[in-house]
Amino acid sequence: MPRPPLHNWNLKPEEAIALQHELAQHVVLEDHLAEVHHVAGVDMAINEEHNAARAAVVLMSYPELEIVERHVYEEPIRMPYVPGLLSFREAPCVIGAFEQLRQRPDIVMVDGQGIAHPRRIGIATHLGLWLEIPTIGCAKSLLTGKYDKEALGEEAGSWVPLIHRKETIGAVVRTRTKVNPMFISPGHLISLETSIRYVLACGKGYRLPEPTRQADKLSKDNAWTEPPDEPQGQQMSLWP
DNA sequence: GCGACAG
DNA sequence: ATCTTGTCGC
Repeated sequence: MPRPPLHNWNLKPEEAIALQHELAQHVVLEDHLAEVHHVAGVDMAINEEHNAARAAVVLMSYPELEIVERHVYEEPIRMPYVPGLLSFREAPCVIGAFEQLRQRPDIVMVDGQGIAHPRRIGIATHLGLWLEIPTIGCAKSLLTGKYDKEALGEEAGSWVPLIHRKETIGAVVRTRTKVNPMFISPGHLISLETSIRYVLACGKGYRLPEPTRQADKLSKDNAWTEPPDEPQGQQMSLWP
């Protein structure tokens, strides 16, 4: 389902930051959820050699967590990675993958921060605003904020709040016992409590929630389409 | 001014 | 993100 373009993506760092300040005004942190029957996960892989970016989206049924749809979308890399401006590098490609979905997800889990961002608009939040779908930021490492590392239990399910400027911007969640925690924050149209709840409910015993884990796998598994410099001969099958 | 810094 | 083998622990 194509969305009406909110803005231009090709911006200079200074312009991008100004846009983030503007967009952050419209973020909604209350739950605006329909009955959750489908959860999508998105992720991206980069191949510098081919100057190519590939986004993957995997739609799963909930709560069964069975794969319903998987899609990938490739395009040239458009920006270098700049901390705080990740969405301007990855979001357009992710949206390309997203537009191939036939079913509209009820929640989208994104690899990266939601509001746990210096300007409260990480890639998960930005995507939520663009798609107008509830999003959750699921990052593997910290961008902004502090937390009580001692207070975080080592058992799966335990968590502590992530604080930045006296404000709770997310949670540090142990998604798997004795494994490094995930940094969870609401993206848009969802609360922190609900975000944590769904991340844990989508756990399959791995560090990453299943939708994001599947998207991560899909973005990397396929071989990068190598430009054939030699005529491709016919491959004989090894077995009759 | 000096670090920190999603993917 | 990507590079990159073996290795420690449940």
